[in-house]
Amino acid sequence: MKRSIGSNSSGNSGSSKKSKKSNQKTLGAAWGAASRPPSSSSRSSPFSDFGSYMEVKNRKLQKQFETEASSGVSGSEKLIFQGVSIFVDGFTIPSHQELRGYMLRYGGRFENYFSRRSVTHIVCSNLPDSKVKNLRAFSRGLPVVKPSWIVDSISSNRLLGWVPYQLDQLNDTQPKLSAFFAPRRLSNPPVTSSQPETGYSEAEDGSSIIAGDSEESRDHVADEIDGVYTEKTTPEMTAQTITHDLKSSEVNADILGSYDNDEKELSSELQSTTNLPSASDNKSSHGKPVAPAGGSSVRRHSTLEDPNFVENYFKNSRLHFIGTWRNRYRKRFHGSFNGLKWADSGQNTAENAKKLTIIHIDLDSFFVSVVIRNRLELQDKPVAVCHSDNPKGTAEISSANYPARAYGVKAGMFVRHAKDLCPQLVIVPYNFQAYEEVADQFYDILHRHCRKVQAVSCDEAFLDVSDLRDVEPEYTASTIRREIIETTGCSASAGIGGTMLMARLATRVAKPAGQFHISAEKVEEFLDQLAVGTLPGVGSVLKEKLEKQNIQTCRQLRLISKDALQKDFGVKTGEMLWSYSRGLDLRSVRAVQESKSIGAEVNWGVRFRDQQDVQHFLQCLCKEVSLRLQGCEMIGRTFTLKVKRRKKDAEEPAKYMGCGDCDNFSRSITVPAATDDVEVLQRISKKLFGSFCLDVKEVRGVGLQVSKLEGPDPSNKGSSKTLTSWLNSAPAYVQTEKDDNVFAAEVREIPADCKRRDTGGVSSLRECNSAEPSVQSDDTNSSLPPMCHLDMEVLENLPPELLLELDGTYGGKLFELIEKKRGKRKINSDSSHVSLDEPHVAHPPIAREPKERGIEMNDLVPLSLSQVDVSVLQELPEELRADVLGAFHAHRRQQSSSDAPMETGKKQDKETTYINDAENEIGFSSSSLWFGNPPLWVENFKVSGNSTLEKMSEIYYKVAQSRPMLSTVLQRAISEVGSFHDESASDLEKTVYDVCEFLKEYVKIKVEGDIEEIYLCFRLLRRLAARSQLFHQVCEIVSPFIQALISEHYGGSLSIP
DNA sequence: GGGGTGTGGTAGC
DNA sequence: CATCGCTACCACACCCC
Repeated sequence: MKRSIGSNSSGNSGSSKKSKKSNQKTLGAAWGAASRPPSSSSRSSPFSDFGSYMEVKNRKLQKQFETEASSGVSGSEKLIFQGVSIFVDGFTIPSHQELRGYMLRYGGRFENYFSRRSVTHIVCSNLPDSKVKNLRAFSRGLPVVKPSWIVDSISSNRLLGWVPYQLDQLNDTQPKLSAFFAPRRLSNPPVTSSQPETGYSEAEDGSSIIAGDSEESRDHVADEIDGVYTEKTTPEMTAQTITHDLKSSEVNADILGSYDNDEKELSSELQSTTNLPSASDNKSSHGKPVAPAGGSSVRRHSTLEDPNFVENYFKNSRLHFIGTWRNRYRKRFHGSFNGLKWADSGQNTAENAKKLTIIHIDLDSFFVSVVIRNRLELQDKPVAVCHSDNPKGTAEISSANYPARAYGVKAGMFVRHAKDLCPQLVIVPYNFQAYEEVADQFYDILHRHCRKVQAVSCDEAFLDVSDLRDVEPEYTASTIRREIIETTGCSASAGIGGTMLMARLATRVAKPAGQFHISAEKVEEFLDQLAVGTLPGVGSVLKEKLEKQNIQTCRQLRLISKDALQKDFGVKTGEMLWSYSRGLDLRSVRAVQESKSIGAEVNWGVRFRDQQDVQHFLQCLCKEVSLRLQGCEMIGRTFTLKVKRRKKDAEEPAKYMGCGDCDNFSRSITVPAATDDVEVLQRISKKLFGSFCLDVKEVRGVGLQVSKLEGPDPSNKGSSKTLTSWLNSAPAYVQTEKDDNVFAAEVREIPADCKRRDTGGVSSLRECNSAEPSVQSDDTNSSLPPMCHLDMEVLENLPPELLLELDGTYGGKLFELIEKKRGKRKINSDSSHVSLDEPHVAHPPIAREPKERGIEMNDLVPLSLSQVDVSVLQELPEELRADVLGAFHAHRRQQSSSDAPMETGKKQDKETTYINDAENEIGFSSSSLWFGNPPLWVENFKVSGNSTLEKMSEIYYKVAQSRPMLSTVLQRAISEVGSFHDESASDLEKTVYDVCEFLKEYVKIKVEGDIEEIYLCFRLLRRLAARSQLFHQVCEIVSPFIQALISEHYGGSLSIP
């Protein structure tokens, strides 16, 4: 299972090469997809029958959906989950992926990570009692419902009340919030027309592989296509067989037409098992309409072609799966096992190390075994797991079974190389969901037999069985191995020894499907001939170094003194080599610890044309990281950005879309306040990226990692500003410009006076005390106020990276000051509310606007938000809550005073509930640029000195005051387009830029809750574009942005006639 | 010697 | 047509005070 290093022919094997470590992450199926309650993991699951029923029902629904979609039924009734954002906990039927698909299709959202900010409902099937308690704390008042709520709502084509679907076990604690969760529907059909054909299937495509409906269902489909029920049923199939048959009897073959995923998987399996030549037309072969232009059916392989590249990427990445597995494990077993409280945790001291017995257990060729676990006919054939069967391809073999290994096929090898070695090699696709399930079964068994289990990986663990003195470890090991194969269909191997080291080395001998015990007396003999490269911790680099010293075996290694080793290889490494070569290992079996860093990286398919591509990518990456942080309920202070750049003379990588030979760069900053806020991450990562001053076309990989993690401190809420102070804060676009400015090399075209605003935050801060409103001051380095004049509240509410910058301006002394003052405050008051006080200094009109954790509004929050915000509200400190509610009311007044002269014919719904209004309000207020009355942009544009921007400001006052919507402004702009002055080329550029930012902000705000408005603006913009060069350019730039955002949120794109 | 950052190696498939 | 080269941790070198 080890990754073979340097098996690629291309450039990884050099010196700087190995670092494949960047961070990536997707909204990643892999994280949320995991945890499944132990009770449902066995084959005797009580859900078998129910599951088959649901399966059929789901398929019918899907079929129904496809039919309706293709017959042009307008989508409005379908957005039944508008405002609903679910988080799925544990194993469910339908699966996570299916539920996700439903939410996407019917207007809801699916969160891969739990966050009270964004989740409105927790969905779960059933829980063991032990978990109910956790969930109570976990859900914090959110409704916990059964998946049938989703399915039945779809059947009824409306959002059903969730109350009858509450999880029984939690009934008594369910909040009585029904009023807030009452079914809501858009009063009018949204104008988007193209969701099913385009974006959706694309999005779905990405998840299909994982979703990979458990292989049982795929087999099932295969059977159906054949029209024959083959004897796939193996003797060991039990409950699954029954399920299988039930399914078969109810599913009609014609449903297959709508089963893109299954078909794809199917044909790839058929292909692999029969070695047919590649059937590239597998989709159309069943008459499935191929998506029209824009081509969702086109596979997209790089950041250039797929706006959702990041998200989709991780869903299909094996390394991502492996890399994030521990987080899922941690989550699943959190609190269930008192792992951390093992009496004697900690290092073994010489004394207590005396009599340990450790078992190391490892599933054999995990990725392959799981996929073929129920396919007897493949067991003896050479089989490998790979994304592609193309015998000329550069897809990597992820895992090869033993027959394949006999041909030299190894993990990490290109498929073409593997096929050269073994032409009859059968390639099977990944099935990440099955890996998750088998890993869960595996750990259920281990935990049943042993209290001290240390998870190494999804398929590998250490057990400390020293306490089981009455039982021979061989017996324990063989019992466990037998249960594993009976339960999972996969074989396991076990090594037994007196240390973790020896147990692990023993497993190597034991594989495959065996076990081996290295007794204390045999240790030396065993190690004598052992190659140094075999020792854990000795990789290819260290091995090379050792071999250069002519050290190949542990016996040779033992001849070197500890001092010499430490001198040559470092203190720790030297010590490790010295000990391991003697079979000594003081580590002890311990529970998985809290993670110290969280990050995500992508080093495949990364290709950028320009700054905009980079921006978009970073945005996605940050979103991913932010969600991962939230998923772990962590916030962090140190942010490290890693970038890979093609080496100067590196040729095109051998691997398709690979990163090839690269130089690596990394840079980090640490800020005083921990955060998980996606916007802060974005600003920081953009800044860091800019600091590399790279040619973006040469970038081949990007990763963002967050460390110095803290648990979310509930008192942090106190440090957020009150809403009132937000109202006075500045337009985001000032910051945006600043952000862009860091790409000095890339944005030269931005006029100097525009860039200058970059320092606006600093200068305005400086000017707090002088009440000087200007942000245009040229020189930030002159006339800094003494630090003691800075207002601490203001400082603490600055975005971390601005603080950092300011700190730099003060020669690094600022942080010290803050720390000091903070410390004092802590002493003076043990209340966490200190920072809730109103700022002592009012924010100047154009103070930099901090985006705060603690204010529970950001772009990630689905506008469904009524629910979220209700729960959030309940948690807010009294004053803040009053603030928020005050704003709601203000907005309501504003809304109701306007008559919504919208051309869509959509009337402002007088019946809308209070919550609906509140929802709008939050959406509206979530960006400063569009916040306030008038919105801040109006004032900004008014004083911009730019005639076009000023004109727009004027228009606002003329027509939009009563209805502050962009569409109102654009509509008027069309009739007044003649009065927009032509601008010089350089002004034009800047103006285009400003207008784009202003539009983007708006779209971000509206995308979740008011797609009609976006549609309307889009159309108006197009009309403007036909009349104005400036708007033409704006339209060019903003359109892809809008479409990407729409696609991200709804899985489709806006179709504008 | 304590802290920071940047770089690299290793493990799992 | 291709394909999904991650993630977290640790150690070390070198810088600062």
